[in-house]
This record gives sequence, C-alpha cells and structure tokens, in this order.
Amino acid sequence: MTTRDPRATGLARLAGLFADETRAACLLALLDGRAWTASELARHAGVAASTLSEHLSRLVAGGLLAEERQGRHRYVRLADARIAQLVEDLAAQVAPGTAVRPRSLRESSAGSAMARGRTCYDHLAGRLGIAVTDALTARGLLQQETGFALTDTGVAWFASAGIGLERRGRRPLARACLDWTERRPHLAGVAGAALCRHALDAGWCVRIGSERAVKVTAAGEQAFFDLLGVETAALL
Amino acid sequence: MTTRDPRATGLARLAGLFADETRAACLLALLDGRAWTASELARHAGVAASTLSEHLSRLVAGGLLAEERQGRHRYVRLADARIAQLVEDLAAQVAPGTAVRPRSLRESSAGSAMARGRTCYDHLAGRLGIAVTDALTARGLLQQETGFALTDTGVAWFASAGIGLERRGRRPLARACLDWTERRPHLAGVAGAALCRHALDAGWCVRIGSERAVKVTAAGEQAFFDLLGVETAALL
DNA sequence: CGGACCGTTCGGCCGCCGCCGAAGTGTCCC
DNA sequence: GGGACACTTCGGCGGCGGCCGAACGGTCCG
Repeated sequence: MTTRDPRATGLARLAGLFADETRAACLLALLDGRAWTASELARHAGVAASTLSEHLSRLVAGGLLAEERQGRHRYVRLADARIAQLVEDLAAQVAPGTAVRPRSLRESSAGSAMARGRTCYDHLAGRLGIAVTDALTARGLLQQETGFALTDTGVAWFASAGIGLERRGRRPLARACLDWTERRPHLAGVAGAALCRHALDAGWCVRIGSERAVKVTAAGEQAFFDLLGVETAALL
Repeated sequence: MTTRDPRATGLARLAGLFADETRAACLLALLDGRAWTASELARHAGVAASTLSEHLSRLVAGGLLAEERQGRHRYVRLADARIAQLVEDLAAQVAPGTAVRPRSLRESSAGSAMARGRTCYDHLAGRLGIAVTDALTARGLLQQETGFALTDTGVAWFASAGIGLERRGRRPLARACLDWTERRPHLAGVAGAALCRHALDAGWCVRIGSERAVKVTAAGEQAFFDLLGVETAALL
C-alpha cells in the first residue's frame, strides 16, 4: 500500500463536507451570513434533529462553521468570509442549468424577492447588487477592465459617502462575486461588505422576514439614485 | 418526503466529484494544465486501471474534465480555466497546515523545484510566480491596494514586452490565485497565462521532466532581471 | 496474423455514511 | 419542583460507492 499525497487527502476531506445534500442545504442557507439554530436548519433541510446535529458537528470540526452556544441553543454560522467565498464559488459553478423553480405562490414571490435583492454573506447581491456594481463601474468608481478594483475616485467616493473601508487582515478591498441567479459579477470584499452594512444601517434596505432577501426603502430609493443614479424602482 | 432544493443537490453532486482521494489526486495532478492518459493517472494515484477508468468517466460526465481519444489512448485534461480555478480555490483552503513533506531524496529535490517555480494550470506559480507578481506590483504595473488589477502602465508594459493580452470570453484580464506553498497571491487570469506562455515560448523557462516544475534558463534570468528587476538566481 | 498494450465492463466484496427513533442531558420558564 | 424544549448520543438499518481481478474489445506494431 502506497502512502498518499496529503494534499489529495485534505482536498477530498474538505470536499466531502460539501458532498451531502443536507449539509449543502445548510451551507447555502448560512450564506445569508446570519447564525441559525440547529433546529431551524433541521426544519429547513427536512431531516431529524438528531441527524442534523451530527452534520453540524462535522462541519464545525472541519472548520467550515463556527458555533456559539447560548443556553439550550446551538447557533452556527459560516466560519469566516473565506469559507463564504468558497461556498459561493462552488454554488456558482453549479448554477448554469440549475434554475430554482418555485413550487408555490409563496415561494414564488419569495424567490423573485430574492432575485431582486438579497445579501450574499455580507454584501449585496441579486439584481440590486448587480445594479450597484454596474453603476459604480459606469461612474468610474470601480473598474473591471484590467482586473477588478476600486479606482482612486472610487475610494474617495466611499469616504465622501461616509462609508468606512477598514482593511483588516488580508481580505481584499474589492473582489468579484459571481451571482448565481444573474451569472454576473458583483462587488464583494471589504468594500462590498461596508456598502451593504451601511445600506442596512442607514435604512436604505431592510431584510424581508428572516431570510436573505432585502427590500429597498423609500429613503434607499432616493439615496441609491442620488449617489449612484440607480433606479431601484426599475429593478423588477 | 419533501422535495429538495435543486441547488443543494447540484452542490452536493459537484462536491462529490472532489470528495474522493483518488479523484482528488487526479485533479491536483491535472492542475499542470496538460493532458494525461488514463494509465498515467492510475499509476500516479496508485489504483487499478479499471478503478481509474470509472473515476474518469464520472469526472468527465460531471464536466470537470475534457477527454480526447487518440488511438488506444484516452487523454484527459481539466475542462477549462474556471474548473482549474475551482480546484485551486479548494486546494488553497486545505493547505494551511498541510505541508507536503518529501518522502525520498528524489521527491525532496522535485518538491523544492516545485516550490521554486512551477505552472499552476496556465500561469506561473511557486516562488517564481510570487516574485514576478511582487515585482509587477512594486513597479506599479499591478496594484493590489484596492482590488487586483493591472494599471495603465502595466497594460503598456505587456504591450512593449511583446506579450499580447487578448481578451476572450469573460475571463478576467488579471486575477489573484492563492499559492498553496507560499500562501500568497500571484498573477493569474489572461495576463498570467500570457506571461507564462511567453516565458515558455521565449525560452525564459523550461519544464523540468514531465511535471509541473519549471526552471529559469540563463536567458530567462537575464530577461526577468532586465524587464522586472527580479533576481531569479536568488529564488532559492 | 499474432502478440503486446490500453482501456472498459462486470461481478462481488467491503466499508462508510446518512438516516431514524428512543433515550438521555442540560436549560429555561412557570 | 416540574414540564417543555433544544440538543446529543446510541444502536441499527439500508444504500451507495470504491476497490479489485478477470474477461473482453480496440488499436498498434512487428
């Protein structure tokens, strides 16, 4: 028996964590960046609580999830932005033919709300995210010609809008995230997260229900138009 | 029985292709960007030809590999640059603690040659790739401050060096690829591929044996120094 | 034509893993 | 204290999937 390449072993082990429909459903759900309880995820995935408990333990042990125990609850969330990006990257590869078809009126409207605007871990996605990214690009604040980066005027724009861009760790300031509904890149990274956070803090957007979908408020409609010329009302 | 989210199903199926040590070893080997025969991969992975045949069929069916039959040979390679990127991304997540420890003198020298310079699908990696990326950045040809993109002078530099940058499809001009030995970003994307191709065509580098490792020639040493100020002799 | 070689198909074996329900532990709240 | 609740552990079941060797089909070459 030959000794095997440890990198292959590690890769297989990591991929194995994703290679189960129930765990995959959990990871996708957790892409909203929030912390879920074990029972919420069990209901979401449609399996027994005992089954899900074991899945969570594996995901935590594998470093994909961080957990936080509070009383009788076990909250889990994606471990960090790098893990979130990995989930996004994998999910983006899948999408090409895999459109999500709604199965009920309620899901249908929830689905179209998701397609209109949502968060993707910590930044804006959906048509809203893309519209913002396009607007930034059209105004010369972001450039995608020779890579993907904020321009000097782009950095100044964030400052003037009062949106702080604090670099922490090695996370890139701007990064492209491929949207799984639109198949187009949108702004992620520190700048994407800061913009999303500001939009929520300033009341430009509010979360719909407890899901990932977000809705643009009247104030947000004004702000997006004034600052970027984005007609959010035309997004649907 | 409830109907499941098709995205979770697809994600699990995709990840399942990576979630086997033998298939993972194949994918990592194929990161050299070349086409391998089934028996070469079987020997590399240490399994029977029959076993590997089935693995290849699954990988091809899953869209990860492209195959080309020639006579009695079955050549396979990674399907495209996006797949290569996905393999890189997953492998990069694994690396943190997983250093590849050499098991023999031959592997040891091959390993250090790999760490010194190699190709990563279609661009330069290893310490050579990082040195080139750092030099481009230090000279203001590439900027990583607000994202990852070539600067205007960077685009001009490629032109003046006679390295064509033909955009084709949606592949980004410049993209960061995280090196699994050095844990630092290096240039990938169209520019990275063009630079690597030029280095091989112009004889700056030659492949060592039939593996991914590359060696800088005397002419290359001169060229890298003249064009970028990189002291390739100091790489080890 | 015959032998060497590459790859594939098939049957069978074995182990892993996802699933559940039942029972147990700990927490919260009345 | 007692009951409801969130989660975990355990045993057992069933299926999937990776592995091999043997037999077979195709291709190349002498």
